[in-house]
Parts: sequence; structure tokens; C-alpha cells
Amino acid sequence: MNQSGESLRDRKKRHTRAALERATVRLAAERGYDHVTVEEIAAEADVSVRTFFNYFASKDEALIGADPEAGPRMAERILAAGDGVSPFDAYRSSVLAEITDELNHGRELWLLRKEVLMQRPDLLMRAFANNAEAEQLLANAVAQRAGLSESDLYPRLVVGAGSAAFRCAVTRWALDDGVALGDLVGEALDLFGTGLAHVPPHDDKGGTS
Amino acid sequence: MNQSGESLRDRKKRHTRAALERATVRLAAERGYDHVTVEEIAAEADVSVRTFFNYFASKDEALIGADPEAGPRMAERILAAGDGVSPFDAYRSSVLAEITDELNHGRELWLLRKEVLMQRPDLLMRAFANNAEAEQLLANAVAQRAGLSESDLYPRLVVGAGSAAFRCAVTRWALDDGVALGDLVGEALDLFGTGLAHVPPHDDKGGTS
DNA sequence: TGCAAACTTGCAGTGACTGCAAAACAATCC
DNA sequence: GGATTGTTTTGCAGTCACTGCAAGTTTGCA
Repeated sequence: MNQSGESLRDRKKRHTRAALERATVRLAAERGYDHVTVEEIAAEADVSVRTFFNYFASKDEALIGADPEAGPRMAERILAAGDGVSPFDAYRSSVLAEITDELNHGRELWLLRKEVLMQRPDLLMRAFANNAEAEQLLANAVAQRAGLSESDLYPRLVVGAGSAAFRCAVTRWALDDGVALGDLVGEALDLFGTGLAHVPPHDDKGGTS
Repeated sequence: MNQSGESLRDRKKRHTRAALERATVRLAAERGYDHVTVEEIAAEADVSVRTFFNYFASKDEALIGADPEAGPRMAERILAAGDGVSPFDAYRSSVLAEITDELNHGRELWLLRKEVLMQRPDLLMRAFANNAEAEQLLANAVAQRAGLSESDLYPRLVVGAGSAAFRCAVTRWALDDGVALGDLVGEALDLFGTGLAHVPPHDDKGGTS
């Protein structure tokens, strides 16, 4: 065992996971998502095909690099928000926090992902499809804060809005540079917050990257 | 050719398509989605496996029975709405029209689908993932009505909200009987229209089927 | 009746993904 | 250091969704 809490084993695991994620994104960006086989990805990461599937349930998942702890972490944050904060704002903050965190670590990886998603926007949607349980978790957290039953429509809609906001923001972000992804997601969530009934005033500010 | 606009060929095509759809839903409801192979579905519909894939691009698609004309039809409706109608309302109406139409035809099929989706909520999401082009079409229609550029965030969000509304409504609908799916979708879209910032007043009316 | 276009089918192939059991490896105990 | 135990990696064999291609079959039309 180690002085820090991380054993050799854990370090190796984090390393292979990251290597697989990077390999997937790099190769997909280079020659197109479906011209890359899992076999090639595994080879690039110096690992067997079978091991690939020990880390990721699917090629899609590896491309997005789905973090299994993201759901619980966000739910945590939602429940931990101050008493004065509305359920929607609590959710909003947890989404934005997660995203800026994510971008702070894998920025250059996201630039490559952008290339891939420009060609195949459906991949983003597909990636979200494997998140049913995580969404359920978040919806329950929102429900709890809102004092609603878990069967209620509202909490589901809030997290549905969140994932739609994220997806739309990414596709918009992939379109041209000069806007920060975080800002776009924030803007999208604000629109969901205040309602889509009215067309928003057209603002096309030059954003920060 | 025929007296009506529909040729023998067209009738046969509609028939096989419907048969495949029905077979998929029936078998999936009966023994679970992934305990049914395409081979079995094709056999049930008295058609070769290869023909199955001439009609549907994937097993998922067959389960939902994705209608390739639904997208264009909805876009049409959006653009055809009266001048006083806001873009959001135009979209909202086109969604509701499409849904009630759909339910009026395949009601009992939807009851079976409900069984399947209760076990595997992710399938609904996955079905929507293959709709990128249709969503683009709708987004463009909304953009046009709103006088916005196609690259704008707002139109995407509107259709994103629509699909989220539908998905949430279906999962909620699958939970208990007594509420009409159309009503749930309408309610969800209203919430998106007026904004999610505030928790809605708790109404749990007993609905009509 | 005969031709052309559309639809169906079989076949062979690719590639994602799974379960299983053995080998390699890391942590722990003495 | 060496034996023991739990975890991770790997190979292998198999299933199944899905694709392109090149016949065969059916329908529409003159």
C-alpha cells in the first residue's frame, strides 16, 4: 500500500482507463468513428480487447469517457446546496460545476471529441442513452429538494432539460469557436429556467473560449 | 395501378412494415427485448432477416416503429401555423397533433411498448438517438418561424425540450394507468414553456385514459 | 406479352459484445 | 523472502446485429 490513499493497482487502473479513452477519441477523430475497431483501440492502449470491455461497456461509452462517479457526485451536490436555493438552481449549479471540472481536466480531449461529434451528432445522444440510472438518481435528488414524489413529472423534466441543454450546447459549440462550452450550457439552462414560450432577445456576443 | 392512390406494392409494403413492427413489440413484451433475435422477429412476420433490415435500420427502430415521414410532417405543420402563433406554440401543437394521431392508430401497440419500456427505459432514449436529421429539420422550421439563424441555440432547445417532454411523459405514463399520454406531454411542454425555475403547484388530478 | 423498375432473398463477411476459465499480478501475512 | 489470497488481464469460443452484393421474384406499365 502507498503513503497516499492510492495503491499501485488503483494508479494502473486509472492509467489504463485514461489510455483507452484517449486512444478511442484520438483514433476516432483521426479516421472517423466507425472506421476504428475496438481491436485497434485496445492495441493503441497496449491492452487486450477483453480488457477494453472490462473498462467500458461499449465503444460509445469509451468515446465520451463516461465517468461512473459523475452521477452520484452531482446528486450529492444537489442535496448539499443551501436552504435558500431552489431545486432548479441547485441542479443548474451542479451541472455547471461538473462541466467546468470536466473541461479543466480533459480540455484537449474535448477538442478532439468535438471533431468527432461534428461528423456524428447522434453519438452524443447515444452516449446519454446509457445513463438512465444516473438520470434517475439526479431526478430523485431534485424531487427530494422540491418536496415532490419521485413519480412526479417535474423532477424528470428538470434533468431532461439539463441533458438537452448539454447536448444542444455541445452541438452549437462544435459549430464555431470563440464561445465557451460552459457559457453555452449556462445560457441554455437559463432559457429552460425562464421558459421557452418567448423567443429570447437575439444576443450574439463574442464569447471567451 | 389502383383506383385509390395506393398500389398493390404500397399496400404490401405497409403491411410488412406493420407486421415487423408488431412482431417486434409483441415478442419483446412477451420475453424481454434482448431475448428476442431479429431472426425470430423476421420469422414471425414471415419475411427474411435481410428484409427486416430493408425496413428498419435497427432492432431499436423497429421496436419504436419510427415513422420516417413524421419529421417532415411535423416541420410542415410548424411552418403552416397561423401568423399569430408563436414558434413555441407552433411546435407544441405539431407535437401534440402527431402524438394523438399516433395513439389513435396504434393504441394497443403502445400498451405493449409500455411493458417493454418499463423494463428498459433506455430503449426510448436510444430510439431518439437515431433521429438527429429529423430533429435538425424541426429545429430549422422553428428557427425560420422565430426569425433566427439555424445556428442559434433557441430552436435546438425547443426541439430538445420536445423530445425530453415526450420521453419523460412516457416513463411517467408507464408508471401508472389513468393518465392520458397526450395530456402528460402537453403538461410537460407547458412547463417548458413557462419555465422550470419555479416548482409547479402540485396537481395530481385523476386523468382520463 | 414483354420490358423495366422495385422488392425480396441468401450468402458471406465484419465487428461489437459476453461468459468462462486460466494465467499474471499486486497486496497481505508470516 | 516466500506462501497465500484477492484482483485484474487475457485468450477463446460463441452469439448476434448489421452490411454489401448479386441473384431471384414480383409489380407496374405499355
